[in-house]
Amino acid sequence: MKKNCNFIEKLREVGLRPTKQRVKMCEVLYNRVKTFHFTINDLVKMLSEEMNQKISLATVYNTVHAFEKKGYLKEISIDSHRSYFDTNTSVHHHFFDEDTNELIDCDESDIDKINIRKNIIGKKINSVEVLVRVASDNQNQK
Amino acid sequence: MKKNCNFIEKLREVGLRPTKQRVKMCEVLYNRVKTFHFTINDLVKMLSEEMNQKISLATVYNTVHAFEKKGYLKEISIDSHRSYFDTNTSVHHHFFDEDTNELIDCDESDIDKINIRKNIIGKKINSVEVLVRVASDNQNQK
DNA sequence: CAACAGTTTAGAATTATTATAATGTAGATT
DNA sequence: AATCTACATTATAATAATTCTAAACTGTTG
Ligand SMILES: [Mn+2]
Ligand SMILES: [Mn+2]
Ligand SMILES: [Zn+2]
Ligand SMILES: [Zn+2]
Repeated sequence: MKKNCNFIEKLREVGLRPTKQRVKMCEVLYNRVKTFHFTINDLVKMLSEEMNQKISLATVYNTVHAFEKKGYLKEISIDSHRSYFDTNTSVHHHFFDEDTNELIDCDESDIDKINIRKNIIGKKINSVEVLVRVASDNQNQK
Repeated sequence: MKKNCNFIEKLREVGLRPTKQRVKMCEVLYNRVKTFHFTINDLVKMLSEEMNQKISLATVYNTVHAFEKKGYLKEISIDSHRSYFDTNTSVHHHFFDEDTNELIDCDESDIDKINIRKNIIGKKINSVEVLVRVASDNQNQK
C-alpha cells in the first residue's frame, strides 16, 4: 500500500475532486510497476475483486471518461467490438495479437520514426500511431 | 445505372447468394469512382434515400458483416464511439480529421514505408496501419 | 460546522447490435 | 414450369453497452 497522497495531489492538479472512488481507481490503475491495457469490463472486475468498497457502474464509466479527458487514460480502439484503455498515455505504437486479443506496447526502438509526406492545409498533426496486427504463424504446419 | 451482373458475379465468387438486397448494397457501395468511408448509420441513410426498395436494419448489419468477412469491406475503428467501414479494403493508412470526423485515405506516397524492428516469436505480421490524427491549426490566432 | 457544488448511486432509459422465428426467394432438381 | 431446399430477409423481440435521472452523499470552503 503506497501513499495515496500522490493520487490526491494528481487529481487536484487537473481539477478533479479526490473522492474515495477516484482515489481507489487511481490505486488500481496506477499503483503498479508497468502500464497496462484494459477494457471497462476488465476494470470493473479488477475493482470488485481488489476492493472492499464497491463502485457503481455509472461511476466507473464517468471516472474513466473523466480520466480520459484529463489525460490519465487513453483509448485504443481495435474494432467496434474491442476497445481498450491504456494507462500509458504517451503517443506510442501497438502490436495487437489477434489470437489472444492482447495489446502490446511498442517502445521507441521497435518502430522507426514515421515519415509523413502529406500535409493537410490548415491542419496540424496531433498524433501518429501505428497498429501492427499479428497472429500465429502457421506456415510451419505441413 | 451500370451493369449489376458484375456484382452478381462478384457475390457468387465468394459464395454469397446475389439476392436483391445484396446487389442493391453493392450498387450503393461500389458503383462509384472512388472508394469511401461510412458508418452503419450513413449506409442506412444512403440506402433509404437512393432506393425504392427498403432493406431491413438487420439485413444491413448482416450484409455489412458478410461483406466484411468476405473482404468486400474493412472496418476502421477510431474510438469506441466512432467506427467506420471502408470500401477500400487494401491495407492503407488514414488521416482522421478530429474537427470534421472525416477519415481520409493515404496513398503509398504519403507515408514512407514503416520499418518494424521488433518481431514477436511465433507470430506473423498481418497488417501495419498508421492513423494520423489531425485538427485545425489554431496557432495563427493571436 | 454550515453551505454548496460536485459526486455517487441505483435504477430507468436509451442506443446499438444481435437473436428469433415466420416468410420469402435463388438456384437446383424434377 | 412446378417443386424443392437451403439460405436470406424481415419485423420484432431480446440483449448488451452506455448514458441519464434524480435523490442521497461528500469534499471543500469559509
Ligand atoms: Mn470515450
Ligand atoms: Mn464487425
Ligand atoms: Zn499502450
Ligand atoms: Zn480508407
